[in-house]
Amino acid sequence: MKSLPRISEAEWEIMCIVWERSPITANEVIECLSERNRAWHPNTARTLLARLVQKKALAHQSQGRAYEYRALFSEKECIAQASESFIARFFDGSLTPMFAHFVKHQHLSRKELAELRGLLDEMDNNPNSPKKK
Amino acid sequence: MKSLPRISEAEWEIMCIVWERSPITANEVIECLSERNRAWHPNTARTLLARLVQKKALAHQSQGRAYEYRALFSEKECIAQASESFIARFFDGSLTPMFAHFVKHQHLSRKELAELRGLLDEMDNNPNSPKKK
DNA sequence: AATCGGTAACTACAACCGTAGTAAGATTTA
DNA sequence: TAAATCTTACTACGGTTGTAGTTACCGATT
Repeated sequence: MKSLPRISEAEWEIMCIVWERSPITANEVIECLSERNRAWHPNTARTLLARLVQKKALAHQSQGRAYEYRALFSEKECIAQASESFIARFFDGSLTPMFAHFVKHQHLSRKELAELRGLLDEMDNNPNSPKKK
Repeated sequence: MKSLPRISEAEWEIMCIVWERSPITANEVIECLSERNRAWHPNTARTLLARLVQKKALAHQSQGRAYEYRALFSEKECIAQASESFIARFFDGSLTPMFAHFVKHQHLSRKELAELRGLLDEMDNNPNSPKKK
């Protein structure tokens, strides 16, 4: 299991854009950022791109004058990893306390509760993973 | 709403101990750490304590020769905050995709599914917060 | 060919983090 | 009182992060 690089907060925003539009050039990333009101200095974005390449979260490939970037890990993988360490850190690694926390403290609407219940039903009827125990 | 200080990973472990045993001296923290196989160099722990005081996550109070530390924020508050930014960062701020992710990818056991369903039922019967919409 | 304009590479720098070593002040002990 | 000890305070140092300025290169334009 290849270990994912540690992606910082600002870097994460870059990753999101790359995932969305891969393959993508630095300029397109910058443009994309400014659209979503996250206007860094262009150099900042370029630095982040370079760092992501350095830490092997992205790869780039000359395409004419500029580089084209693409992600080396899927968003799913990264989210899964981040989630795991989040739970490890704040909920001692187990899911149910985490769920309990959110269900209790996050003021779920009826609709959200219903959706959530739907998810559970789905899992019961169509388990996509071998059940433990 | 007072904004919680940003607590780093290593600092978090200190906080946990303080929450558990507050008020507590540096030495007790160090001892506690070594018990839970997290043996930093004593100075490291002291530095972290000092930094936490500096960033106003802890307060200390001379008690005889040494300081007694106590938390300025509850664990609940801190977890809530961390959770919020976790969800903001990885699930665009909304809960259901987050739940969906975990339900789908984390291979929940039947028991966990049942527990979770129980939580939802509890919320339905005994909503502890005003329902939205 | 010399110049210009766009890219990427290198450099900078302060704050934060993990990890400690060292010094300085207070307290106990010889 | 001088020495040993405990505890906090200050200093250090390399790595990461957010943020960007500066430089060097390369293809396009004059």
